[in-house]
Amino acid sequence: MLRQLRKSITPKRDKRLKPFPAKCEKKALFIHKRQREDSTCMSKTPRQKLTLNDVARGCGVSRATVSLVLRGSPLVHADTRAKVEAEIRRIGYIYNRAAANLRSQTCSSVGLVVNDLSNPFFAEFAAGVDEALAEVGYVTLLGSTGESVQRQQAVLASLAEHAPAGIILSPAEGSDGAAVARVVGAHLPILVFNRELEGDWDYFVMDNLNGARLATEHLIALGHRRIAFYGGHRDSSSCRERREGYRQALTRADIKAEPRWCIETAPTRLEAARQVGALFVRDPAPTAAVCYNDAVALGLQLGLVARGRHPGSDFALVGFDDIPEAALSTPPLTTIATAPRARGRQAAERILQRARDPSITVEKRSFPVQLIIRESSCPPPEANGKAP
Amino acid sequence: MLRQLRKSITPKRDKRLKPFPAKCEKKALFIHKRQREDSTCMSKTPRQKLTLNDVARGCGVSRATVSLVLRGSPLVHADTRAKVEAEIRRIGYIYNRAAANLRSQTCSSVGLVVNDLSNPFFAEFAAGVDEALAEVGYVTLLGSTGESVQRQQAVLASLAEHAPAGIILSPAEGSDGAAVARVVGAHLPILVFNRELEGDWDYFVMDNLNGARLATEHLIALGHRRIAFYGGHRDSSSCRERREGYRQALTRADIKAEPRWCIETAPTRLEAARQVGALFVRDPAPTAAVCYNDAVALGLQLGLVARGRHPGSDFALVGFDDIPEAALSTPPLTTIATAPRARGRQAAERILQRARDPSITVEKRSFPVQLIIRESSCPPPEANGKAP
DNA sequence: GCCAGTGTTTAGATCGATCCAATGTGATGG
DNA sequence: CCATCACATTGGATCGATCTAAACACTGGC
Repeated sequence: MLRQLRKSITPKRDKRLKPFPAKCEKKALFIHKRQREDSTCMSKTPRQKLTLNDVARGCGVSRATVSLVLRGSPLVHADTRAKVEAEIRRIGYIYNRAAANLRSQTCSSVGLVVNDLSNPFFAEFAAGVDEALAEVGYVTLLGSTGESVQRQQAVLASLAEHAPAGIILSPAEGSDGAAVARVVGAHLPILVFNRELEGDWDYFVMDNLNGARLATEHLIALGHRRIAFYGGHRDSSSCRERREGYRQALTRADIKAEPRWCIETAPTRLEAARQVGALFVRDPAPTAAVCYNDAVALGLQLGLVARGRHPGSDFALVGFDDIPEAALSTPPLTTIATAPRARGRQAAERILQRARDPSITVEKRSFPVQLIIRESSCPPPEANGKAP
Repeated sequence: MLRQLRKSITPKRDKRLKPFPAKCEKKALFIHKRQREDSTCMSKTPRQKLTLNDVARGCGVSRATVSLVLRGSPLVHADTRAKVEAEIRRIGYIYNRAAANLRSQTCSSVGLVVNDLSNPFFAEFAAGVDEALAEVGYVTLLGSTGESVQRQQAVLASLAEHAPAGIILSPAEGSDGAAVARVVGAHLPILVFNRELEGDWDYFVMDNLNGARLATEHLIALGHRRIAFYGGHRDSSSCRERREGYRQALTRADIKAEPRWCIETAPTRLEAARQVGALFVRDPAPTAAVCYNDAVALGLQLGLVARGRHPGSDFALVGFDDIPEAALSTPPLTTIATAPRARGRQAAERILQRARDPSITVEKRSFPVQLIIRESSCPPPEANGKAP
């Protein structure tokens, strides 16, 4: 009797551990209800997750058979299949892929970690990744870092816990490859996109160097000699590569690069617009600029207009990325197209390939880019072009 | 002996069922290897998923204790906790949240289905959703429909199988609420965003009607009398609402709405630019336009320029959404700001709230919007404003 | 009637975690 | 010495699916 008393008290004494963030309350209730229902053999109309067991019971076959039907196995008899499929539709059964993946040691998701989706370059890239994954029945686990290494670690840890087939990562500036490896575990494939990251991983990047070289050569061919490199963070790998391409083009054309014409800004419109003055502190000023990316180029256009200049007629500029608004600015922006959506598709394909066979050798790919000539890149004004 | 022979043969006779799309090949191999390793008691250095069991064995406690440590339970002794945590770090154990969720009937993800991320409005919205979810340790399952009802069904089905806490859905045009309900199952909460969908779900939408009314009233206050409504699909709910707001403003100002000034286009820049002619087929032509959204407004600007007109000085226009490039176009676009990122955060919070307590009553919310006045909305040119 | 072979179905173990009830251990108090 | 209690730990069942090996039902051949 005393024993009984304890028994009935103990569950209530339960401290309602706070470790379980919040979800636990509901869950406890849920299980409780479920058990009651099972014991009273109620019909399953109320809120209740349906399982493969319910389907099996409902049409008098075993779980295993239902499982085979679900996976379209040729082993099951056509009549049985029809019966099971009818029952599935009738009760509105929803497959639980997490449970299936647990048993079969497969996975059906890929993580995608980018800086921020509001950057149209990454939004396009993400759209490409998601498209390609959806086509083969995978889902995309999204994560954004906001360019914070700390958040990136948290996001990667969270994604890794969902056991994706791999992670496509465009690392935040200042990322540490070893730290990334630690937080995702040793055996999760990673594809690094767009920025360098120390480690033995697949690496897809735009051909920044040649892109910037093309842009610079285009301006040189138009007759420019005083060409600036405008914007971007000095220590970002993509900016370094683009600046190097710019420098190579100048060198090949026997033009001396003026260090004061390499102007660093945050890679945003606003910052780029603010720094325009730096181009004109001393004569002779540049007549053209290769910009770190389109955002910077658009900002520079704004800044130029604000100073009473006319981009596209008395100052030439070239962007990088070909974001959608590049074609729509005034003047339309000459730029380097990178086709981020197609890159997203390729990244997705690659990570799935590696998930299938982790032994394939890592691939460091640099994707060709294309010069898109619009109206922002004009020849230099004669007066300036010839005079000192 | 014969028995043995069969035994060793049967596994090879296995028909390698094709039903399992592709992943199965690897998995079979994987398990095989795993068993070998276990039986030979090798140290666990090679590619091998580590489980809570490995941690427990490694530091001489039970699975249950390790589990408690992982969840930060106050029940475990500090020394034990330290020992377990050290072991976890040492072997590089990664928590398997799917397994945990299966047992505890919780979930840790939310689905997000949008038309296309390359639309900056949705990209911002998605960024907001992801931000808010990441803060509480959830991950975002991404899906995009490309405005195809069919793909939407496939994407929803795929997401539902991952048992998310709920799905935030911006339905493709022409979606059928009943079909959506069928494919996600009866008990998965859905939050409908931005477009109407038949069904008993939470529904978050911009205050399209008042936004368009504000825009129209602004143009009227500037002195315009001949105002067009430009762009958008006639049958999309958001377009209907915006057109209604436009009509109300005209009515209140005692202006008769000219049906021929309601021009339908696909909601893209390109289509909007192509249709500009429709505004000027007959005199008197409108002097201003309320546009379905910013994309359409930017397209209209382009089209006007191509026809030798000057948006912002001889033609006024107002957009809708306040996408980033609105501020940067020439002239900068007067528009209606909708703060999609903040809406994303709110949607995420709401879906989590409903997941915690499915009994809360559904909420149909219309979010206030804000008129942002820039330079595209000019007064009417005197000549046109007073004549005919 | 027995055996082999094919086609179909199934019971029971299992994936990696959590939950529950129970157990072991001291400390305390009568 | 026993009962009580708090603290710490644990074995075994369990979540919803898959996997394996075995069972079952036929058919046909000898």
